Amino acid sequence: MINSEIDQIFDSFDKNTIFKDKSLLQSNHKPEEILHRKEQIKQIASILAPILRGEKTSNLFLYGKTGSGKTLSVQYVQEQLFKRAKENNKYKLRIEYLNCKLKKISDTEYRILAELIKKMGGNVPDTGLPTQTVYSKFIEIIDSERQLIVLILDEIDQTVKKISSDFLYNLTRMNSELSKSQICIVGISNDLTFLDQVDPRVKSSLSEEEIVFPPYNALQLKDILNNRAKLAFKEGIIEEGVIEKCAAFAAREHGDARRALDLLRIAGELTERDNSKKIKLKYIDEANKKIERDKILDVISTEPKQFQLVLYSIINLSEQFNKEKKGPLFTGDVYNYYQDFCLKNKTDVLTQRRVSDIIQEFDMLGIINVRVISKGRGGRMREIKLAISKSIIEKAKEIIQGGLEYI
DNA sequence: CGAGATTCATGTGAAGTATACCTTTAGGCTTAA
DNA sequence: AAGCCTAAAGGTATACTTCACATGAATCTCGTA
Repeated sequence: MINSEIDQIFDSFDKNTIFKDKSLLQSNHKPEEILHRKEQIKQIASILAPILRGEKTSNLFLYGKTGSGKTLSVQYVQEQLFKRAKENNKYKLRIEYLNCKLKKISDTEYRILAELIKKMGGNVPDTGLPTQTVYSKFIEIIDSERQLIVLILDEIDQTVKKISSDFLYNLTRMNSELSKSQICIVGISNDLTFLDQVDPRVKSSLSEEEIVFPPYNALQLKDILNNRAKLAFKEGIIEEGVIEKCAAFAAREHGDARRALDLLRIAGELTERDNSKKIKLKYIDEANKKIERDKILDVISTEPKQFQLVLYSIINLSEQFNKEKKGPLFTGDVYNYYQDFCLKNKTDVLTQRRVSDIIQEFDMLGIINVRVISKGRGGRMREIKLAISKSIIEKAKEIIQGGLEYI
């Protein structure tokens, strides 16, 4: 009986599918034609062109919010370069792309280098080696044969915020330690003010060239969406105004094209699940919520246990405070609650110092909002507010509870 | 009454500790000549 | 004797703790009007 139900689900999935080719809407899809980014692509190409003659190029820096086509454009140029380089392969060309924001990687200089080495075919242990050794190993691998290397470091602003800019300084200086090879760095940053915080020495050598990617406006987003939707969905399946709404939503989010495509794809998936024949406007709203929720929940669920405990304390306390109409939450309240909670769970209790840092990290993640205030003689503390909506909070609680034996 | 000192409760930086893991090295054992 | 394995020694990164000092405005204190 269960089987027949499952069959039914599969059947309706089979019949009713509204996608022609869903992969076109997935965020890792590379379209053949990149709309509204011709200018930037041309610039990148002209800056990187000397590579084809085996010359070192200027370091390059790309600015622009998420989903403004930076990564796509670079990768496009990268492919073209490879194509050309194959034809006249006088020099070996390697282009490595690394997204520094990925979890596990972004935390430390060590991990980034380790990841780079792994990409270059080397191998380093997760821990135990001196950073300097890892660094030399990296140089060794690069310098093992005559080659040109382009390192594309996506979202390095995240990294530099966590580590110091020494890391970048080392990278920019690397050329002087290489004898056979040459290296060229393409940095990508979401934060326009990023370079202002960086050491001037690094700044001058890293951003020899800069290209700004302005956000897409609603019209451009519409273009892009239309272009992909044509191929991704079956015909006549999209209701009037759906594309426009997607574009509008994404335009509000600083013109994030990736977001726009995600919206459309998830709206499609929701439609499919609903056995509906057309993608209606309401699905976009739902998709929007779902994206937001999934993003946050994903972050929360991958957070270490102690972080989850702290977050759980914050959630519970702020619910309690809301009910009792007490004012905002402060560090002390959270810590006390957390302490009790840990004791009940027979978990180790971290010091206030550490919890203070954890709270700060949650602020960085955007899960809570934090403000340091001084209450005069009442002391100085952080005022803590949850920055996520109620439905997400409920889910988050479930996730955290799931990972605990005792609540 | 008002300027400066005090005070509170925590922020924050620096240094130290525990743990997990890595490489190197030396000693012991096995193996092949 | 050469080769291999193992365990100890010596080293690092990371997450956390400990210690100590920094903050910043409400409140207190005390000299002055």
